[in-house]
Amino acid sequence: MEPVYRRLSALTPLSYEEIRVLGGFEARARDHGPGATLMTEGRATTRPSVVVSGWACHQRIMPDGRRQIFGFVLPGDVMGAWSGGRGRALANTVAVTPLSMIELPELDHISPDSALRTNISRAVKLAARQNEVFLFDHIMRLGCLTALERMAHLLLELRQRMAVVGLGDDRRFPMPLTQESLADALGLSTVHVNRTLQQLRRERLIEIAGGEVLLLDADLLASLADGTAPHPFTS
Amino acid sequence: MEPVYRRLSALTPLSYEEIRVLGGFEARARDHGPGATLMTEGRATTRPSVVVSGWACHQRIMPDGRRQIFGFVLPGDVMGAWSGGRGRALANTVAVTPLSMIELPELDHISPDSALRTNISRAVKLAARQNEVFLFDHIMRLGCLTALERMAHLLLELRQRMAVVGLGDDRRFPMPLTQESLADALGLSTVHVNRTLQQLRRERLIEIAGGEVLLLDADLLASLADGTAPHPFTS
DNA sequence: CGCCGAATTGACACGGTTCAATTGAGGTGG
DNA sequence: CCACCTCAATTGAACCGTGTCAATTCGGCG
Repeated sequence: MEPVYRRLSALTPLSYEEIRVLGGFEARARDHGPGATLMTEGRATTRPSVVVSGWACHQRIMPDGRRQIFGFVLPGDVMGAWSGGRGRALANTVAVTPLSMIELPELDHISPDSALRTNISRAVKLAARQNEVFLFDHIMRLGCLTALERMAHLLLELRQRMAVVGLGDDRRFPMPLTQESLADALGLSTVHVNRTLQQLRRERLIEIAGGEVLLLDADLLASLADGTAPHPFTS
Repeated sequence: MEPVYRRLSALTPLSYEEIRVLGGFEARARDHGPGATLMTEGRATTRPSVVVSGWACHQRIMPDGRRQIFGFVLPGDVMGAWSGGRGRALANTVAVTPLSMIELPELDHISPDSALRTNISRAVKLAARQNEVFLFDHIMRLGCLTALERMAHLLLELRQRMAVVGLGDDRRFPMPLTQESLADALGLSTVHVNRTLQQLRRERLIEIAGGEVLLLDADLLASLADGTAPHPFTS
């Protein structure tokens, strides 16, 4: 649950009492295996959920099999936080790894003047806004950047997000994505993702081992994708 | 003002009385020339505005000059409708043509139980959601589609949106964008946009003349970008 | 008529894709 | 503990969609 506390309190200050209440929800956690569909495109969204552990991604698949990944869902992230509150999901959300998540309580079920209610509601709104920031950055990657720049840019975003929830630091973080997933996110072929990663390794910018990424020179990486460097977390 | 009425009432039913009130705002319309910045990235958004006439686009420019257009703002569209309500603009909004827009009234200035207030508030929320739909479609274009498919896909989106506000029909609509703008939106070079348009003309799928696009065979165009065909307007 | 931005064209270079193997690593059953 | 299986990562070579550069033409407007 640690990532959940960290992530939510990065969005809005949470009191010890609220954290305690949230902790109570852990019992309701639902587990899913890799590949499980957590949300289906076109379906009305249920109440927002928070990921406790594991990664997921938002994606669409075209009839001919081409896949586009719109973004990744990391531990602590709020799913189903979209603009204008509830609505229909714009993409499928699929677990990438084994994943555990909890549904946030229906706001109507919390007393209206409870601090928890306002804080959860605010956190969900801010999460929605950040999802939009990620979408914009993603469009920059796809529309403006070269393969090398896209990869550097995405790695920096993931590092930043993982660090916020305490699952990584300035230099390293766990990265369970296959090169195929990276390819479908970055609009590249798997083969080219492979070669791009090799180039980053050859130039001593990153290392990959044991499901972890190590950023050897984050500054250089940033300058690769500079001017579009992932936005720091602000609300 | 016609496009504004059409667009808003496509989002939420408006009574005659409400349309009358909105009409009163026309006097407050603000005009801008092509290239004028309507909203600056990072700046706190002001109250939402509605475009009465003219086109704009959301864009970011990288230090080296590369430009990415995230989407276009058409007559009747609501600007500053983003997830989680107000916040900082995620991109610059720049007028593409001469443009006239009106700020929507501050919600606090309308009596809380007025139907106008709830309807405007709902319309803004739904507009925010649709903006997100457009963003997702845009990502599909950039990440998954070839040049020809991207162009077809975008033209279909624009046709649809222009038709909703009564500025076009199933076959034709005014299109003030330069090929350079199209290129920066679609992640292509100007030269290639030119060749792509030529190919569409050669294959008798479209015609362009007098600042208007004529879709000769929308079905074929749709099948070009199929499976990702622009989503119809739903809320 | 003459100007200027936009559209168009041609030749060429290159980033990225495709196809088809091959290698490597984690997990399972005997 | 090893053989085996499977999926992910890696490699090479050929191909092609787009980009780049540099003119040239077109079209609207003063």
